[in-house]
Formats: sequence, C-alpha cells, structure tokens
Amino acid sequence: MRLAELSERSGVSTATIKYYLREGLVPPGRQVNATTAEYDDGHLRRLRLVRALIQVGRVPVAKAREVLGHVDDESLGRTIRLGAALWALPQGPEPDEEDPAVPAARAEVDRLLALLDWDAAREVGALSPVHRSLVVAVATLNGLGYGWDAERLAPYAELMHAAARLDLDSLEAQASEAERVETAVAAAVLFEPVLRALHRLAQEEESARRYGIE
Amino acid sequence: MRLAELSERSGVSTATIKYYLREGLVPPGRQVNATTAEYDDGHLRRLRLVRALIQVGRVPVAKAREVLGHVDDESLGRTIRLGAALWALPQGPEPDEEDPAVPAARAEVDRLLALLDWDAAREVGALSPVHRSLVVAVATLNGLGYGWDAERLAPYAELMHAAARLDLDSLEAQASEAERVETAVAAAVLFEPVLRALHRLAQEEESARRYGIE
DNA sequence: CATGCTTGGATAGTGCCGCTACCCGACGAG
DNA sequence: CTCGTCGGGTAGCGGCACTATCCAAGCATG
Repeated sequence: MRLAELSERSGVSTATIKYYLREGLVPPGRQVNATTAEYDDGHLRRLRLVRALIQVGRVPVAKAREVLGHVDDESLGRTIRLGAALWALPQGPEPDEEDPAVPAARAEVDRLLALLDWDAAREVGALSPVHRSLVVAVATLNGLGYGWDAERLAPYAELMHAAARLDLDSLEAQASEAERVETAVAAAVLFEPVLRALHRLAQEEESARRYGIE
Repeated sequence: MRLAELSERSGVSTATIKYYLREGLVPPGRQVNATTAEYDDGHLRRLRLVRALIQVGRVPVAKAREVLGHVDDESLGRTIRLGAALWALPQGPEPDEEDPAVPAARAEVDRLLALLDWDAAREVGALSPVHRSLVVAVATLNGLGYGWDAERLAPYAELMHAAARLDLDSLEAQASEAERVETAVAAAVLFEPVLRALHRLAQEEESARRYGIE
C-alpha cells in the first residue's frame, strides 16, 4: 500500500506519518521509484503501536523511538531486549538528592524489597529507573506529610506482584515468540491506563458502598 | 513569611510561585501593604501539593486549578467535593466513536462491571471520565490485536478493588476530617506513580524469577 | 505527447504549555 | 536620601507534537 492508504487505514494524517518516518518511529517503506514507496501490514501495525504509545501511553516521541529501537534490536536476547525497552520507558523526575526525604524514602523502599524477598529487584537497586521513580514518589508523598513506610506499602506491592504474575501468564499464553517483546512493551505501556482506570473505578465503587452517594 | 521565604522553604523559584499565584493554584497572601504580602504554612503546604501534582502526578496546570477549586469549594459536601475533584483529574483522549473497536470495548467494560457487581459504577456508566478512559484503553489494546474481554480483565479489577479498599482504610485511619478531601486527591494522584512503579518492579522481579537474568 | 493530479521528501512554521527574565514603582532599613 | 528588596505585570523562551507549504518526479488520461 502507499502512504495515502496507510494514512486512511490507520486514521493518521500523511503529514504525521511522514513526521514519524523522519523521526524513525516507523521504518521506511520499500522504495519503488523516486516518488513512490510501498508499505505493508507490518508498517500499519507499527504505526498503530506508535499511536497507541504516544496517545494512550503518553510516551514522548523521543522515548518511543528509543524503546522501539530496543524492540527492533535483534542482536540482543529476548530478556535483555525487553529489559532495555522497558528501562527506556518514561520516568518521572530524577530524585533530588538535596531533599532529605529522598534518602529516607530510598531506605524505606529498600526495606520494602527486603520484606518482600524481591531479591532480583534488590540486586539492581537504584540502577533501575523504576526503583528511582518509586523513591521519588514515596519521598513526595512523605514530604506532604503522609507516612508511607515499608509495612504500609507491602500489601500494595503484593497486589501488584499478583498483577505481574497475571501479566506474564498471558504473555506466555498468547503471544507468539516473535512478537513477545513488542507485546510486552505494548502491554506495559497500554495496560497502565487500564489499571489506573480500574483503580479509580474501584475507588468510586468502594466509596459509594461505604458512604453512599449522598 | 514573605514570598522569598516561601520560595526558599519550598524549593520553588519566586518567579514560578508568582506564576502559580496568577494561575490561581495558590491563594494570594495577606496583603500587608503595596509591596508586601504575608504567607503562612497553609500556603507552603498548598504549594508543595501543587508541585507534587504537576511534577510527580503530571497534572496539567489548568486541570490542577480545576481540581483544587473543587477541593476548596466549601459549599459542597465532602463526598461531592471529592467526586468533583477526582472527576476533574486528567483523562486520556476521548473515545473515537468512528472506531468500531470503541463500542465493542464499551460493551466489554459494561459486562465487566456486571460481572463484578459494581453497581455504583454501572449507574454512572459512560458519564464518568474514568469509565470513558477505560473504554479507550481497552479499545486501543484490542485494536492492536490483543483480546481483552471482561473475563480477562476481571482478576485485575479484583486486585484494584482490593487496592481501593486499602486506600479508603488508610483515608479513614489517618486523615483529619478537614484534610480528607485534600488527602484523597493527593493520594489519588500521587499514589498512582507508586502503584505503577510497584507494578513494573514486580514485573521485573517475576520475570527474573521465571526466566532468570540470562 | 501534453496536461494535470498524486506521490514522497524537505523545510519552516504553529500552537500550546510551563515556566522565566526583565522591568517597574513602592517600600523600608541604615 | 540612598539603595537593596519587595510584589506585581508583561513579554519572551524552549520544548514538543505536529502541520502547512513547497517542490520535483512520476503516472494516468485524452
């Protein structure tokens, strides 16, 4: 298919597709001649993934390029590739080491990991962007005066661990080997809005049950 | 305290504080004379909340103003005030009714709510921004070819319901009545990064356990 | 072969957002 | 009286995700 058809089938304007091509988010089509390039279903699929990452997952274009670069890097093994892709996903602000709440939060997070016996997470520790963003979030909460310590976080961590087991189960169950990395990235990014929405819906539901609508 | 001290104690530049004052995110100080205004600990606390919403919670300035406006609106009852504040929180893109995946996703979401007996959530239905963003997220996932139906979402929903119960328990346990709305908003926004980080950490942990580091 | 539309590629510009730099006149301490 | 600081207001900046415009090469039709 040509650019116009790719645009029509994906609902993305040709101008925007050209922008993504320029930015390297979508691989170039097969050049037929100087003024024609041919795209296939793989391009359509990639384009939909890019749109989903950017619009639903709120991943900045630069990060998306980085993530997809890891996804496409066939020189890496699957686990490393997936890890690299996930580590490139957007992080919040870096910890502000000036703030005394930060070391305290880091200590609590480390204590939490010990409490849970999450040994793999303990090993990578502060190297992981996820670990750092957890520290920032806990430090911020505690800076506002809420006392979130390891014991209070632990039940949430157990819930998210249960969610992670479900994630990996469905990854194993349905994805073909070739698509697993892409699937895992899509799931990591796009499933977060689902979880967030379910969380807020559950809060509304539980609040209505406890206190009524008033 | 004066603007300079507020700036120093919060770590936010005076220029930015003035911007927030202009935008109505922080209430004006008590005007002492033409060139002096006096701020108190309430301002400091509010300022920290604003920073947390914007930087950690990624809430746009305009949304933050709206949310805080509801928080401050003493003419409303607590439940309504909280509900209004939470409904004003940022949503993803609105559902694209052109896309056939959207009605299908909406049907699955409604089936999920029925499956779970979340009757309060069913009543408000598509009026709730959260409901709509769940529909968008599910439609996007399914548009990419992953089959997320009510049965597959249900265990996640149960997990998030468990999280919501924990949320409300701590809300009841620790917040003073006057601060509950603010606490609930802060928790809703700032706790999401915590959950997200815990989720990804748990994924890394579980993945390492199943497949090793390689 | 001539005409006119479409194609892909390149470049510059747009609109929004979260600040930020600068200026001004009013103070108040020494 | 002087000088530094205060607050308030305005204009501008830098980044980001596009988007509008131009261009020359093709291709389809008469």
